[in-house]
Order: sequence, then structure tokens, then C-alpha cells
Amino acid sequence: MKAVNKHAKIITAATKVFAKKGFFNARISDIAKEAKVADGTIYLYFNNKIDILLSVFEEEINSIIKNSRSLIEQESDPRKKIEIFVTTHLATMKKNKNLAEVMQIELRQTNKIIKDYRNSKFNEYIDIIAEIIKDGQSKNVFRKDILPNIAKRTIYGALDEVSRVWNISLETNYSVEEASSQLIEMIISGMLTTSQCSS
Amino acid sequence: MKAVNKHAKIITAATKVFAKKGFFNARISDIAKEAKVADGTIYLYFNNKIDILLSVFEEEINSIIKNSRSLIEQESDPRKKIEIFVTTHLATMKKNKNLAEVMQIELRQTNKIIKDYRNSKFNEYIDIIAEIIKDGQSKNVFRKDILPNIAKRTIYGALDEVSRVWNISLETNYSVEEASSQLIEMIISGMLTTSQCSS
DNA sequence: TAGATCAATGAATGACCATTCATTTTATGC
DNA sequence: GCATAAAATGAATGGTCATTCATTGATCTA
Repeated sequence: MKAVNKHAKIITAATKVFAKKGFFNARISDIAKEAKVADGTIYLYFNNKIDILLSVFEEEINSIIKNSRSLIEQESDPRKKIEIFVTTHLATMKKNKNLAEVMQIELRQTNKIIKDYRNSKFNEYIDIIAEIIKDGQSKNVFRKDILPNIAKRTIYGALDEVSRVWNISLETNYSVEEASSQLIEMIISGMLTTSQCSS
Repeated sequence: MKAVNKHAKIITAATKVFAKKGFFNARISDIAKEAKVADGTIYLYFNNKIDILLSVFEEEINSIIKNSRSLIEQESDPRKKIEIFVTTHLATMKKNKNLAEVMQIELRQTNKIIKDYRNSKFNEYIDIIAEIIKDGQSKNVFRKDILPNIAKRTIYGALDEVSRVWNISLETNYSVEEASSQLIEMIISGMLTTSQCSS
């Protein structure tokens, strides 16, 4: 059976299972069942359980980074670039709930165990924000006293928590557009140079 | 031996162990050793492992809520109230790293298992932000088009991610004051009514 | 078509650890 | 000082999986 790519099938199944049960409560046999392969087959494609989780993350984050970058480079206004980043992130998380769950919860968790890992890929992602901010500062659009390394975390943190609601959702749900515009209003205007105030 | 409060001793030990190893990798025997009691003794004070984690959270969050509320009510300017909330949260997290780790990671994790729990207490905490915002809107300090329920998550998310750096810290570290003022600059000005722009 | 290589299977293994409870230690009352 | 109760102990239990590997099935090759 070479017709289907088992690696991809396992990744998809694992994302679903990790999202539903969490890494520690997910059984290899659950993933195997979901992927419709034998338990042992999983070990032909992955070294161990944590390797599966990291592979899930790696695949997904790479695609988000690529997607985000390609959209952002089409725009030159730093304000608009931030808007694109924000909207893309929120839309991705609302669309792919399993991925969101894994990124928001499982990886934060596992970070403790695999100290280095998440940092490389994850930092690459949030550094996109820092780059936009630096660019905006050099173009005198954003205030120079904003520290890009704190601001990137402020923005990412806000995005993360706001999008988390779509997975826990007990309170009234809001749309990507609402969330997006609220976030942009609150955050961008705080970074603008005073000459552009209320633009 | 009634001299020492075993309940409190176990809570302290558990916070330390959960912070270091994470909930799932923490052994009851680790907590027992840290608290200098027998494994079985723990079950005289707690029902099971998860009960310990929830107790840790409950004690801590209650004290944060109380502390935050008492500081906030001394102030009437909504802007200042937000500032107090932000600074208090950051200071608490920087000071109590173990608590921060448990709140930022373990509870988010466990939330999946105990769906209801965190919400009650945790929501009470972040609703402090929503209340301040509503107050500010009625006093015409904050813009009416800001949705308190999204804004509270924006602010909490930013605080959470910014303070998380103190526990993972690979990059250059910043102080509570720096983080605080950056966050306040970025977030408060985005909420102000235009009449107060650049105030 | 035989035999060789590669892929897949899933039952068995063995380590791990939350929880229990028979026993011991400490405290209290008289 | 003795009897009773309460608190603490930690070794033993039992269930749970991640991982392995002997076996089976599929595909290829000459």
C-alpha cells in the first residue's frame, strides 16, 4: 500500500487526538486507530510519542510562517502588515481548531521538556512581528520607544488568548473580523507616532 | 505534630514540583519528598492528584484577586486602574515563578480535563479588566466601540505572554517596569477616546 | 514462480506510579 | 500510666501504556 502517505495520515490523526485528549492522555493506540494503522506502524514513521507531537507542530508552523510571510511582503505599509499578520493568525486558528489546541496548549506544555525546540520555530514566527515593528520604526510610522521584543510578545499574547476562546468558548463567540478589528484598534494606535494620532 | 500545617506544606511543595516537572510528570512521591511527609499522608489532605493542582490554583488566584481588587478600588481613574492591574499582575508573576508556571502552563493544560473549573475563578480574575473598561466607557474615558470581553482577553493575553518570558528566558530579560510601561503605552492609548489622544 | 526485500501488524513485555490500607507512631483523656 | 483515638507511614497492589519484535503479507525481480 503506497497509495496513501502513511506519514501524513498519522500526522493528521495525531493532531486530532492530541487536540481532543491532550498529549499525556493521548494513547498511541488512539492515534493508530484514528489513522487506521497498527500501533507498531507508527514506530516505523516516528521515533516516539513526543516526536509525533513535534512533527505535528513543525509541519504546521512552517506552513503558517510561509503563508504569513508571503501575504505580508505584498504590502509595504507597516500598519497594514501588522493587520495582515493579526488577521491571518486569527483566521488560521479559527479555521483549524485542532492545530490551535496543539499550539496553544500542548506545545506550551512540552516546551518544558524540550526546552530548545519550540523556541527556534516559534521564535521565527513571532519574530515576524518584531521585524514589522522595526521596519515601521525606521519609516517613522511606529514610535521609536516601543521595544520590538516586548511588543511582539504583547501582540502574540493578545492573539493567542483571543483566539483561545474559540476552543473553550463558553461565553458568546465573536467572529474573526470583530476580534481582528478590535485587536488592531487597540494595539496599532498605541504604537503610532503622535503625529499620526487618530489616523 | 500539630506544630506545622501539613496542608500548607503540601501545597507549597506541590507548587514547586508542578512548576518544575509539569503536572503529568510530577510524581506524588516527589511532592511527598519535597513536603517531607509520607506518600500516603498526601491522601489524608487531598482526594487525588488533580485535586492538589486545583487547590494550588485556588489558593493563589484568590489571593491575587483580593490583592488586585484592593489596590484598584483605591483609584478612580480608569486609566490608572488598568495600570495597577497590569503592574500587579506582572510583579506577581515575576516574583512567584512557580505560581506563574502553574498558571501559565499547567492550568491551561488541565482546563481540558476539568472544563468548568478554571473558568469560574479565572474568569473572575480577568473580569476585573472588563469591569474597569466598562467603568471607563461610562466615564467617557475609553471608546465605546471597544468590546470589554475581547479587550479583557487582549490585555490578559499580552500580560501572560510577556510575563512568560521570565520563566523561559532565553532572550534578554526585561524588568517589570519596562514591560509594564510598554504594555500600558501600547494598550491604553488604543482604548482612549479621540478627544484624549496623545494624553 | 521462487525467493528476496520491504512494509505492516498487533500481541506480549516490562516499567511506571497513583492509590490503598495494614501497621506504627503520636496525641488525648482519665 | 493506660486506653483510646487520631495521624502518619510506606510497602504492596493493580492497572495502564509506550515500545518491541516475531510473524505475516505485499511487492518486486530475474
